[in-house]
Amino acid sequence: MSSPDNGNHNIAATVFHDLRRQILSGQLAPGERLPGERELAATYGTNRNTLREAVRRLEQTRLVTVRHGQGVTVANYRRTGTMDLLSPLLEASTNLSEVAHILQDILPARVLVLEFAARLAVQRADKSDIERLRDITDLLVSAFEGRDPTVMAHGFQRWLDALIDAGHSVAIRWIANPFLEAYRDLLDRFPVLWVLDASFPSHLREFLKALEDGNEEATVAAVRSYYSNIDEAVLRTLAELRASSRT
Amino acid sequence: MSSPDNGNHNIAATVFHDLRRQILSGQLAPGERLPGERELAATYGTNRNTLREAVRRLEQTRLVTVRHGQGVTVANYRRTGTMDLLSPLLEASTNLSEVAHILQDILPARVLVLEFAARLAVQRADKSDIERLRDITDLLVSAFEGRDPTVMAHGFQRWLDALIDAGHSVAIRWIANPFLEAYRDLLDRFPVLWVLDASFPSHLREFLKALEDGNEEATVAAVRSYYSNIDEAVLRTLAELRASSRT
DNA sequence: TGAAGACGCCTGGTTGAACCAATTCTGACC
DNA sequence: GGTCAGAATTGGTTCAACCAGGCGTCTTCA
Repeated sequence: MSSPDNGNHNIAATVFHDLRRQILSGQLAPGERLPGERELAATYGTNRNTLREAVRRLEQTRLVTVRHGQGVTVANYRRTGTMDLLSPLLEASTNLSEVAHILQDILPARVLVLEFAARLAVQRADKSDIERLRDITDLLVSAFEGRDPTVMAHGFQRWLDALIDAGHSVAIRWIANPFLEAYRDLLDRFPVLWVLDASFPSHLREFLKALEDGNEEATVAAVRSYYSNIDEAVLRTLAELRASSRT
Repeated sequence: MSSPDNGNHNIAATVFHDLRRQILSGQLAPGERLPGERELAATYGTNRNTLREAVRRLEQTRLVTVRHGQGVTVANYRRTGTMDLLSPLLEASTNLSEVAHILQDILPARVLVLEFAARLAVQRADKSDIERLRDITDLLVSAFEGRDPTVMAHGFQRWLDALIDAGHSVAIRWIANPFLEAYRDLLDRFPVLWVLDASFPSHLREFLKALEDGNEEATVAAVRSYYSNIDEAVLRTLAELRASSRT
């Protein structure tokens, strides 16, 4: 079990990712016991210290529990986990059906988070926040008209970042981070999910205007309506992909 | 620098908690560089391997970044962190003012999470979920009338757990977990924040009835009104504590 | 015969030393 | 003054030994 895997030149990290994938994909079920550290180290062709780093990282992410004298057991992470597991879980999902099932739960929560972020932004954004959002909006709109997907994808990440920053709240930043991370990773993996209809520029403009006017309800409504549309399109695209992959 | 600290008989965990506290309390500022592993190990009176476990756990929680050849630097966790840091951050806060400032941001988000959980519960709860909530409600109401704070605190944790479970959503569970953890730790530290007015039983009953009726808006409204009240009372109590501690 | 305790074997926890590898600093050299 | 080789520093990996918790077994004794 060599594991050339990714370009990561870090043995402990490689082992960690491999074990995490095995757990999140169900190959290692909750309650199941992992081999001992000595055996695992031999399996991965490394030594105990390096392997222990990987296991402790698993423990830190609540994927396993380690007890002196008893060994390492896979934790019931669906109950005890946190959103940090979102991106890895999507990454470990082997088929579109699983991804769709997870997204059905996640996307409404994401809308809620972004609504909350928008509300905070209206209340707390200063001039530089709004200016930053306006710059990114201009960039996104021109990229949209020029059909430049790379600039758009990158720009949209920046737009979300700017929205979160405008809330000036550690809480919303910490809540949003796992969503943003999962969103980025998911688009890297399934670029087809990058769904945008012709209303994209007008929605961005509408949001910006509501924010500048300090109209809280209009700002929140703009975010809600836009992302609800996006999410429906994403789920619809996923359903089509699943249908076509079965043929 | 011994560190008898908590009852944890685990050197790496002890060092991890100590460094985490130093970072979250601001003693170690973002961008600052930590001493080398060899030096840190000597400082804590342990060896490099054990100390490395502590540092890797810090890295896993995004509190530091580690780069080969460059050392360990404190990360800008306010920007890159996740809600996992909430409870440790509150724990590291040395004065009530900091706690109050954090809670002002967190509590509205918590209400939102619980509203979302309530909405999911209405849509997805089965008979056993409702029965479980009813049992806990009965227990809580009788404990309230009997003024039994221990039973109440424990029971209320169970009530929140049951509400989350009734949503049958991994997403809401993962989102809620850091809140529940922080809530529990905070009440352990500041029992005075355990604020309940006389309307507590009726609010619980009202929520349960709306849930049983499948009335989504009424259920969400019950959660919102109750927790908005609670949160106002908590912030008010905190403000009073700060005022009295300054005299 | 049955229960109590000693032992052995599993497990993770800790240690110290040595070496590999990435980065940066230093100073000689051109 | 700029360049580059190499030393110094830092994390990355390996090894081998021992400490310590948990559990089953096997002996011993009542």
